Amino acid sequence: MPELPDVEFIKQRLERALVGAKIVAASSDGQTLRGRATGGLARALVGGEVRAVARRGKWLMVALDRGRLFSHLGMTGWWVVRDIDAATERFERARLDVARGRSRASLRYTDPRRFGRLVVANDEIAEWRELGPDPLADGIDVDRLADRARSTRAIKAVIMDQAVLAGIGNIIATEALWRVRIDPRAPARKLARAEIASLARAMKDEIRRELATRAKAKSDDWTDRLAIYGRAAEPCPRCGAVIASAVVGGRTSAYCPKCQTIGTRATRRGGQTGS
DNA sequence: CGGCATGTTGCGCA
DNA sequence: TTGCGCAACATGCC
Repeated sequence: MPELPDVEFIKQRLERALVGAKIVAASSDGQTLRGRATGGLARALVGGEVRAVARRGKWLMVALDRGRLFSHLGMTGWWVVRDIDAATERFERARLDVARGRSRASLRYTDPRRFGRLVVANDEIAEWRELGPDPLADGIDVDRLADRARSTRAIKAVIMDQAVLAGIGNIIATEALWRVRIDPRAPARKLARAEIASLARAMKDEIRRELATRAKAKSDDWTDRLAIYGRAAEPCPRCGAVIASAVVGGRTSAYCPKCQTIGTRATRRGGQTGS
């Protein structure tokens, strides 16, 4: 599930469970632990105390009094908090056992597909450092985005570039572009500044909407109501045309060929859309 | 069985 | 230099 709202949700969960806690045990299956970790999770983390948990885009960072743990959820990664003696989770790849005062807890990292990453480092890793501004934490600077959009690249590829905006994934990009009627394949440079501005707003709105869904949910299995993501061949909720699908920047992109044409078939003046 | 998947990275090529 | 297509990663699910 992990896009920005999911990672933010997990960040808050880790923050509640970890800040001020001491790591008393840590382990991983090794396959998930890549990057600069050489001594394994345990050697690097046990004995450390958690100062803070941060998120930037889809990356999480657990800052300890010594060193840091970076976590990326990939496609199917997730963290849950369990009792210290709880059974191993299905697809559990790593765990952190912590103590805070007299209470104990065990954080389990699950990831069936193993695309996620856990990296221990002393300083910020390049993947974290090179991320662009976070739409939720930093907002979206329309001037900067418009500047990055002076390109022939498809607009969808631009907003999903983690160095342009950190945390926009396929779902948010697909939904936001549909909201503001911009064709995901549109060369970014074809968009007017006002269109970039409305896209920025739509992305923030979608992030907040999805975050609210998570905050309200009783358990981890909520369902986002999405307008067109994953709905190719269904009718467009806005105009009823059949939703199409294209591959943009290597990712499947649902779009409405009739009402989502800004940047590819938008007209000059008069507000008519081509058909 | 085949096809698809919310992400990232690297390579070859135009 | 820029950007694109494609494959790979490892596995579940429909």
